[in-house]
Amino acid sequence: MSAEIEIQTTRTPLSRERVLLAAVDLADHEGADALSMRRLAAELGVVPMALYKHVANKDELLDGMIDVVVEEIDPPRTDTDWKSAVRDRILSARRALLRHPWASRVMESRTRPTPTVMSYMDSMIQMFTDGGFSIDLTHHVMHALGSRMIGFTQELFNDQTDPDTPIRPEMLEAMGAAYPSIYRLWKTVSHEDETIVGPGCDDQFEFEFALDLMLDGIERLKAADAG
Amino acid sequence: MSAEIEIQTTRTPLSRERVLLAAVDLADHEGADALSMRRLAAELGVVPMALYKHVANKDELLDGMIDVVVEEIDPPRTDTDWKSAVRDRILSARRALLRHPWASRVMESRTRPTPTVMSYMDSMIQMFTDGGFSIDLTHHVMHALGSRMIGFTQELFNDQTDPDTPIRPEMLEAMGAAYPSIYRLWKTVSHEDETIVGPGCDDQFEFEFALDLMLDGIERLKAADAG
DNA sequence: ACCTGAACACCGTTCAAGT
DNA sequence: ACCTGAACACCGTTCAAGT
Repeated sequence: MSAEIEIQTTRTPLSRERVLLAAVDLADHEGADALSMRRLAAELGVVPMALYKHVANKDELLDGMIDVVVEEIDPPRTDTDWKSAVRDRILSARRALLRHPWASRVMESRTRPTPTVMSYMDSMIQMFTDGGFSIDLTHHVMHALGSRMIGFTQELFNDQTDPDTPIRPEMLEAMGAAYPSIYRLWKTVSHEDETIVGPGCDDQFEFEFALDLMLDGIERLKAADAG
Repeated sequence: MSAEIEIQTTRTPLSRERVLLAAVDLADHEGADALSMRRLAAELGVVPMALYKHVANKDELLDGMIDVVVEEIDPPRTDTDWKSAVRDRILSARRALLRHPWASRVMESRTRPTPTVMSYMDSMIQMFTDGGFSIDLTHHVMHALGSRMIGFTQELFNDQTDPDTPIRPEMLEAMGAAYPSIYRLWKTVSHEDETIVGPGCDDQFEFEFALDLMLDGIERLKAADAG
């Protein structure tokens, strides 16, 4: 009773959830680099040490932030075959990751999975075994999918070439001399989709291309395993 | 002439190469976290600011370190088909990465490829086009392989469960309750290869499994593309 | 002209002093 | 018992003063 009144009269008290959501919000808007304990405290109108009442240290904060993202991933569909269910869920994971651009980098920095991530992996394994996969094949398939399971692109560089800075012609010619194969590929690809200004690749297409390449291969392995 | 004598009489002067090799050595032995400009300077018996004569800043240092690793990857074999050549080269890249455990994490933190990395990608593209792939298919295949091209495992967590700390039975039972599918998978897998103590997975096997899954799929796409 | 010590503006976290 | 300001041990990098 008196607690409720206090919430209304004083500023909302800190809680682990409020700390995590503020951290996610800060990272969403200003990037992972802007996220420091001191900065987050300032954002919450609180002294830095106050955070340590709700998270043991920065690592635990980052783990909690990852959990927020992973919890946004849709649960498995149960009204379809394993392949569509896995595909849809991974695409849902990708959407969650795109909503929080810092998440993949932060996730890569973690060394141990949180319970939330473990649960996600657990249900992913179950999708395969429920779909008729042997334990052995499920094991290898989980390794093969790896971080793609949570929507990682695994591109070599997601450098997001700034669309504001146009490519200067002399740069292209220098590139053609130094990297003839990259140049030839770039020229062909950018000539194709005139819809897109500049040499942008269609990230969503490439993600699904790679995902389907894996899933088709996995389907074939399953058939071979059964036969 | 006099320069040569000077090298012998004074301590070896700094050079970009000496800085980079010392940085790689430091990261190899003490991990990427130990690598600070100040610590590296101390290791070289030099004042921190002396480093800035040879690298513009820490980002450039990290780029240079990545280059050292990428330059260790074998050139493409020319005496075999595209599939074996690509496979062998990626396995060579993986060996380079295993020699420098910090490299994958550092590489993930870079946003723009260095010329050395560009050259590697260029020659990788050429391996496909020389092997008879269309430009379009080469493009998609490069995206699909992604960071696996330089030997990345892309595991969700490469946590390297400390072999010194044995798994406690009560932990396993708790795990069985919370994550039944992971537990079942773990139990089956660890029971199989009695050769390995504990629940270790065979990283090399899983890497080649995933790589071959991709390469087989790619081969099939190529056949479909031609037909 | 070159080199470098001190300083700046940050970190995450500890700890003791204050309420 | 709780909270928090100051302090500690670091960062990467700037800059002015010294040779």
